[in-house]
Amino acid sequence: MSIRLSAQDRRQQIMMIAVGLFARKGYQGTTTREIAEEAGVNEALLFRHFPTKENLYWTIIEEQCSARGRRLRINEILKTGDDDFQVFSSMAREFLVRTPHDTELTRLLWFTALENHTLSERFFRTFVADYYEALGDYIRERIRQGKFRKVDPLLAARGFFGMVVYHFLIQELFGGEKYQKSDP
Amino acid sequence: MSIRLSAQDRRQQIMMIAVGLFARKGYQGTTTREIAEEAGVNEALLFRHFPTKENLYWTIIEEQCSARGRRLRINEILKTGDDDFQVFSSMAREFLVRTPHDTELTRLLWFTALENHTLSERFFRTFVADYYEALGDYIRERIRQGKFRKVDPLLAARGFFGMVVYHFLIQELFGGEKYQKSDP
DNA sequence: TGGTAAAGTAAGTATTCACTTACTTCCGGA
DNA sequence: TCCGGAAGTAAGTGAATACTTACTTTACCA
Repeated sequence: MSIRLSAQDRRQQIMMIAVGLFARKGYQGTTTREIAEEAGVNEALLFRHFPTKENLYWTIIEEQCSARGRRLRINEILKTGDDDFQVFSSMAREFLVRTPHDTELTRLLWFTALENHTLSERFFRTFVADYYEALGDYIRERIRQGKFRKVDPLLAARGFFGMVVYHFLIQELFGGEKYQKSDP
Repeated sequence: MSIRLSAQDRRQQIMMIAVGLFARKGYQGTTTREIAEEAGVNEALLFRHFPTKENLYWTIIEEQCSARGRRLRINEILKTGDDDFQVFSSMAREFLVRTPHDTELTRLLWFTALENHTLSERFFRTFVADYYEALGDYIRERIRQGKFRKVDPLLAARGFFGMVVYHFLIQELFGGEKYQKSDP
């Protein structure tokens, strides 16, 4: 028998364990037995906290994604930064510097986007759409000021995030290359 | 009983069907029964052609990846192109314009990279490493000629492909936005 | 110091999965 | 025409999986 925890703590612990497993092996690749084992409890307990495996999965995505509360910082960066270089590199850092837990969550969301077509739009909104628009606005403004060449602002924003996200993926998938940034 | 095919044709047909399923649902998410059903044959026949499900999977990756023979075109582009804009947009096109079958294969490889850590390095080599180096060389040369600003050539190449690959992913995952390209 | 509700478990069940066995059908060539 | 071998199948098998049931243990408080 494992150490007795309150329902809430146990629930939270199971979710933490599950994020890791789902992130490493995907939804289909992870068994409820594994989750229970790694959490050190009986499988039946898992089903008292979450009615189905799928419910556990979506609960993780709901709770963890909304709990990230990182949304606000973009606008902050865009306002305080007067130097273009600083703005862009802060944005990149914002994306690349993450806790290990964030990394797990991101991997899980990639899996989800691949496995589940219907969720991918939501994934997109949660992750990048806001950044796009904010940075697009910034670029548009700078063009108006004549500081940037004339380009489609949203497209340029997408391009920039492309570089950054891609860099992140490469790091994530193909192992730890040195962390670096570049000037747009 | 399904239409009788030669062993080779049947094998090929099964592989085609399987690519589609694996690409849509991943390795774990696809059952041998589904593959057989969609191919219109008995499951047992599938196991006469491929000893295990895993073997079928790797065979697909081996054969389809090596059969792509698109490698040569990069150097071609880099040599014939005298105009920078043309060079970069040809490179982008090279990545983005694909047959539907290529698209399926790419999706399958993303799955593979996520599901199977050990394969991701190989995936990386097959897909992008050559492009990196070739474009990196090109950029290095142009810097030497004073035509480009001084930047790390490999990093710039990575950045450029970042934009392109990312664009491809967005298109692929989040549905058909308009196909467009941008000038670096 | 009980009594009780909640935390926890052992031992299932039905179903699905990858894979097998033992068989039938049919084409090509001698 | 007939037979050998290859293409194809029906009906399994054991293991694994998501989920259940019926039970035991323990913390807490009136």
